[in-house]
Amino acid sequence: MKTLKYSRQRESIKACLMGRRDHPTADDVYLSIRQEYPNISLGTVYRNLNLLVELGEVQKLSFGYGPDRFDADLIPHYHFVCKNCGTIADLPLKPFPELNREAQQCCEGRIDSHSTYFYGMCRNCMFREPPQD
Amino acid sequence: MKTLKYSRQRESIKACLMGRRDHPTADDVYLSIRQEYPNISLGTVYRNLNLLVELGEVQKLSFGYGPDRFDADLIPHYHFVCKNCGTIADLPLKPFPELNREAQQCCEGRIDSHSTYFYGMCRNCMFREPPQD
DNA sequence: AATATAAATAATAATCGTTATTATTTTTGT
DNA sequence: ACAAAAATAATAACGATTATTATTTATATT
Repeated sequence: MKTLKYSRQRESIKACLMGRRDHPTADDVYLSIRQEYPNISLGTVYRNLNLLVELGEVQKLSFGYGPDRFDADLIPHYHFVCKNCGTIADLPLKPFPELNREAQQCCEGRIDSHSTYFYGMCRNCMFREPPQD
Repeated sequence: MKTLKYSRQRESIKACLMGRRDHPTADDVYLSIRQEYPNISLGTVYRNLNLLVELGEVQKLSFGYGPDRFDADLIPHYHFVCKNCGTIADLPLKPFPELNREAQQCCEGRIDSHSTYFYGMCRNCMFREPPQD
C-alpha cells in the first residue's frame, strides 16, 4: 500500500496556508514558500495542495473565473467574491443545511452537499469606484 | 459605436443551445454545429457563446471542475452536478433571495448575487454503482 | 550506522480550456 | 455596385494545472 512520508515542503505549505487569511492561489503559496525553500517547484506546491485537500486538511475554492484558491479554515463557511477587485472574503455564516433539503425534494438523485459563492462589491471598491449608474 | 451584425453561425449556435437540455460545453456545441457548418472554428463558437452570455440570451455555468457549460434556459434555477458521472441536471427550484439577504447582514460590501451548485449522485449512478460503504 | 525501499522532489514537458491575432469573407448601409 | 465594419476560419498564444522522469530524501530493516 501507499504510505505517506513526511516532507518539509508539505509542512511548510500547510503552515503557510494556516498563517494567512487571504485564500491564496497555488502560485501565491509557491511565491511564499520560495523564501524558505528557494528551489521548490510549482508542481510540488500543486501536488501537496491537492494532497492536503484529499486528506481533508485544506479546502479548495473554485468560483467561475481565475485560478483556484486554498483555505485552511475548516470551519464551514461561505465566501464572498468582489467582482471588481477579485478579493475573497470569509462570510461568518454557517452553511444552510435546509438548502440541501429543499433541493433534495425536487431531485431524483441523492444530494450530498452544495457550494455557494456570493458576488458583489467589497467595501474598499465601493469607496474607490465611481458609484454605478 | 460597435454594431452587431447577423451571422448564420451565431444563429445556429443559439438554436443548438435552445434545442437541448444537457448543458453542453463549448466543444459539445462545436461538434454539433459542425454537422451543419463543417468548417466553423472552435474560436467562433467560444466567441459567440460569450457574446450570447453578454447579451443575456444564454447563461454560463462554472462549477469547480471541467469546462464551462452553457444553458439557454433563462428561467432562474439551480443545478445539480453528479460527482460520479458529471451530468448536470436542472433543479426546478427558484433561487432563494433570502440567501443574499442573510449574507448581506454579515458582509461589509454589497452583495448582488450568488451562485449555488448542488453535488451528489444522480439516479442513474445510484443504481449502477455499488452502494457506498 | 549502513542499506534497501518507497515516496517526494525539482525540473520540465505536456495537457486542457480558453482567448488573442490576422488575413479573408460576409453583412449591411449608402 | 461599392465601401465600411464586423464576423469568420485558421492558428498561435495563453494561463492553470497535471504528468513524466531522473534524482534526492525519508523511513524501516538489518
